[in-house]
Amino acid sequence: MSSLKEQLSQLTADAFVACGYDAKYGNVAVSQRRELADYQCNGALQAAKPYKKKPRDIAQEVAAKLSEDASFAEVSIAGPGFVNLRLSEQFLSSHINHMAGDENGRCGVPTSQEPLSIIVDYGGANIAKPLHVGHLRAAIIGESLKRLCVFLGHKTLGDVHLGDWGLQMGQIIMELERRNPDWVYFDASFEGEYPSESPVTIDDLQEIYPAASARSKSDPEAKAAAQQATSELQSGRRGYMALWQHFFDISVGDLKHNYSQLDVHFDLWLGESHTQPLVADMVQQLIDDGHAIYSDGALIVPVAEESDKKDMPPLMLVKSNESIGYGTTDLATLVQRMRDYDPDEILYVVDGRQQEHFKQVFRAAYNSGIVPESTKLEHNYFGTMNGKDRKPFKTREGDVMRLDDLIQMIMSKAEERLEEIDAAADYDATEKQEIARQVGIAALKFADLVNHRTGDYVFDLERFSSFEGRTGPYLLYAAVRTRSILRKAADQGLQAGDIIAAASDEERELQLKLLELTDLLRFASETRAPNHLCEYAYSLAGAFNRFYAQHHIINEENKAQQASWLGLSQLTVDVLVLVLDLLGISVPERM
RNA sequence: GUUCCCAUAGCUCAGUGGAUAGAGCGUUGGUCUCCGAAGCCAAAGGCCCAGGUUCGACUCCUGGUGGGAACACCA
Repeated sequence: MSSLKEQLSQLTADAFVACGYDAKYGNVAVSQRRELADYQCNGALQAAKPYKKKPRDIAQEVAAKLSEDASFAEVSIAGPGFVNLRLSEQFLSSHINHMAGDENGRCGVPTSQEPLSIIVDYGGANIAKPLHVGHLRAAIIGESLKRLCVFLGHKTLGDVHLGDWGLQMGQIIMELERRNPDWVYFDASFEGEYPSESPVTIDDLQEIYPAASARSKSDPEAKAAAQQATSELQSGRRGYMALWQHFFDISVGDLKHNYSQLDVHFDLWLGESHTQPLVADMVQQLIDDGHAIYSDGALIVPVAEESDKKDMPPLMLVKSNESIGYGTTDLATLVQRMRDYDPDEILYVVDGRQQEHFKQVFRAAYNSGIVPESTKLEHNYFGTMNGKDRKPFKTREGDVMRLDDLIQMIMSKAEERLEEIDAAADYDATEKQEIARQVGIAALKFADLVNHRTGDYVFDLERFSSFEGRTGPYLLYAAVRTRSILRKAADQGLQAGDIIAAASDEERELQLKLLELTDLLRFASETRAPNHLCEYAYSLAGAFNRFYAQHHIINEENKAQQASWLGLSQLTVDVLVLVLDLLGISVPERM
C-alpha cells in the first residue's frame, strides 16, 4: 500500500489527465491552512503558463473532476488557484483502521519496493581515547539514520569505523617507551611470545593519550619519533603490533559499554587497521593505473577538477616517511566494503569539518574505479555541539568533556527531576535507575536530533534537562501516560475496537497526523534528517494531548465510541514509540 | 587570501517555490471534586541588507555585511 500522499497525488494526477493536463501537476501536500483543507494541490498554478489558461479555470476543472471521488468530503478552490481537499469520513476511517490493524508492528508503513544495501559509517571513535562530546552527534544521528534505513526495509549495516591506525598510535607507543623503556614490546630483537595480559588499563590509556598528544605537538623530535613508530607499526613491527592489540582490545570493551549506555549499537566493529592487508595491493594498483603519482617524496592521488572553484589538494596516499593516513585507510575501507558487501549506498555520518577530506576520498574512489558510479557515497555531515561561547563545547576547566561525564550529568539531572515531581516514588531502585537513564538519554538525544543535522547548536544542560516543552521527556511522558490509560481500561475489561468517525476537530487532527507517518518517514530518510522525526513526534504528542484534554475516555458511556478512542490511543502510542525508537529513544512501560 | 557552512521572535531552534512564517524557553493571564497538570488554552513578539529569476521567494541566483569552519605528509 502506498502512502496517503501518494494515493491522493495519484487521484489528483488522474483528474489533471482527465482534464487534458500533464500528470505531473497532480502532486499534493499537507495543507498549511487546516481550517480550509486537509491536503492541497498547487498544480493548477504551475500548469497555467504552459497551457496558457487562468490558474483558477484549471483548478475549477480539476476540482469538479475530483469532487466525483468518494475519497473527498469537499473539493474547493481558493486564492489564485489552490485546489483544497478535505477527506471524507469513510476515507479517513478506512485508512486509520488499516494502520491500527497492522499486526506486524509497522503501523501500516510499507517496506521499500526497492530494498537497498546500505552501510552507515557513524562511529569515528578512537582507540585509546575516551569518547567525548564530539562523538555524540555522530553516534546519535548515525544510529537514527541506520534505524530508519532498517525500518524502511533496506539491508543496512552500521560500522563504527574505529580510528586505530594513525599517528595517535605511534604517539602512545612512544610515550610508553619513554616511560617504560625496558618493556619487552620495545626490544626489537625479542622473538618470543608477548604477554597476553595488557600492561596498561583503559584508565592508563586515557591519561597517556593526552600527554602523548601534547608532547608530540610541542616537541618536534617527539613528533618525528611518533611518526616513525606509526610507520613501523603499519609495517608490522611485532612488539608494536602486540602492544597495539592490547590497546584495541581494552578500548573496544570500553567503547561498547559507552555506546550501549546511549543505546547505540554497531553491526561492524571494524577500524582503519582492518584495511591493512588491502593497502599494498591497492596502492600498487593505483600506481599501475596512473592514478597515483609521486610528489615531494610522497605518493599522492590528484583529485582536482577543472570546475573546482578553489585548489583541491590531492589525497595523500603514502607519506614521505612511508606511513599512511586516514585518506588511504578510508580508500582501502571502500575496497573492502565493495568486496564484502557491494553496497548501493554508503553514508558517512561525520563532522562537517571533514567535507574536503570526503570530497577527496570520493573522487579518488570513483576516478580509480574502486567504487562504481552505481554506488552512492554520501557525506551526511553534521555541525558541532558548541558551548555558550559558540566554540566547540568544553568543560569549565577548558578540557574536552568526556561523553561518560556528560551522560552521568544528564542522568543525575533526570533523577533529581523525577524526585522533584515525585514520579516513580514507589518503584524499586533498579527500575528507578533505569527510568532515570531512559529519561536522561531521551533528553540528550532529542535535544541533539531536534536540530537540523548540518547546523551547529549550543549545549545547555539546564535547557536540555528540562522536562517541559519540546523535549524528550515530554514525549516519554505523553507515551507513558497514554499507556497508563490503556492499562486502566484493560483492568476494567475495556477493549479497543474499530476507529469510528472523529467526534471533534481535535480528534480529526490526531487522525490526520497519524496518517502522515509513512510520508514523514520517507521524507526523513530521503533528506537524511532525523529532525523531521522529532518534529513529527512532538506534533503527534501535541495532537494527542489536545484530544486527551477534549475527551474523557474511561468515563465515556457510548461503548462503541469508547472502544474507538481506545483504538486511537493505542495507535498513537504505537506510532509514538515507533518514531522514538527510530530516534534511538526507548520508552519505559511506566515512570 | 580562497572555498564551504550559517544568519528567522528577547533566548534556543523548525520551516519540501505557494495562502495568514511555526515551536519551545522566558513574560503575562486562564485551566485539575473527573483517565498522570512533565499537560491544555490564550496574549504579546520575527525572515541581516541590496538587487535578480518567478504568476508567487524565508526558500533559488548575484553582490554586500556579520559569524563559524576547512585549506597534501594530524584525524
